Amino acid sequence: MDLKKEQRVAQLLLENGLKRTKLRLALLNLFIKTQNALSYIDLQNLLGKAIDKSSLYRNLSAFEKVDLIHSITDDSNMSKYAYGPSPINGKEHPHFVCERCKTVYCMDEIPLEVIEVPKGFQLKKIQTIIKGVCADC
Amino acid sequence: MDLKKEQRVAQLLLENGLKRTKLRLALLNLFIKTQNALSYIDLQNLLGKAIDKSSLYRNLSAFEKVDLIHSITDDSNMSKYAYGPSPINGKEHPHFVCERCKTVYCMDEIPLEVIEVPKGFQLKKIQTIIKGVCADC
DNA sequence: TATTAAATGCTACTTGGTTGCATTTAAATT
DNA sequence: AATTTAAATGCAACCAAGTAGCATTTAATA
Repeated sequence: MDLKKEQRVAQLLLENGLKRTKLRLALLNLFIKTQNALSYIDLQNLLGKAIDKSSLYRNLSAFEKVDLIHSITDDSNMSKYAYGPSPINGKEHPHFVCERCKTVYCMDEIPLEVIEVPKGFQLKKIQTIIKGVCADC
Repeated sequence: MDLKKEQRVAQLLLENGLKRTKLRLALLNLFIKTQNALSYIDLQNLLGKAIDKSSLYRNLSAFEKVDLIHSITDDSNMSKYAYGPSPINGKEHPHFVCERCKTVYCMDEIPLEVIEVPKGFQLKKIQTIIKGVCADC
């Protein structure tokens, strides 16, 4: 069954026109099993310090482009990435950033209201960041 | 009356325990008359290339600490600053980031609903970023 | 198995932001 | 008004996130 899971993940890559490489499998598996958003540093710690920076960033971009992951920017000025497509058009979920442990939670269960923008403006995407202290801190 | 305005701005600095310096006057005046959020680059262009980077950043931090300005982070990974205190607790306003011209609008007129976070979580601040195309583009 | 296009892994670079420190300046004191 | 002093400035060096170029390797296809 572990084997089957591996195949599903590989399949996910191929479906999106991405070659099945070691790094990509590790990365995608990590995103799938992690519910929180991860920064480059987090990924480096989880995947091993040896991973190459450029390759990692390139894969993050590639994953984001095909909506395997979405990125969030809190005020740490450091992009974080989480599994799943970037939510759009009234189906957004907020992200909770803990100011103590810096964990970024994807709060899928909290619905956000639909926002009306002024005439002339065209809304494409909404990102809501909640800052505070998380349940673990 | 221009004189009076200058005095008011100087007063604003003193009230917040900030010495009245040339740079601070220029900076605060600029924020007051600009409704949009400004990045370091914007500020440099508006105040003149000669301004010192450290002094500018230090003053941005100082202004933010006393709530003269608030900062926003869109996914350009570049902090932007706008006049006024950081909105809190159900009085937030969203920021609209134009993906063409990169302008960040403070949409004070759009109300945001109050969000409930899960038990154990403590909400302190909310930041909502709307991405799209602005009326000028 | 040979081919080929794409991914990797280096190194070097760019740039937003910070830090340390000597010099200058605004405001308080005499 | 002159002196004092604590803070702001300006400069240079630095740090770290993210990018770019390019030779080498590897996954998929024929």
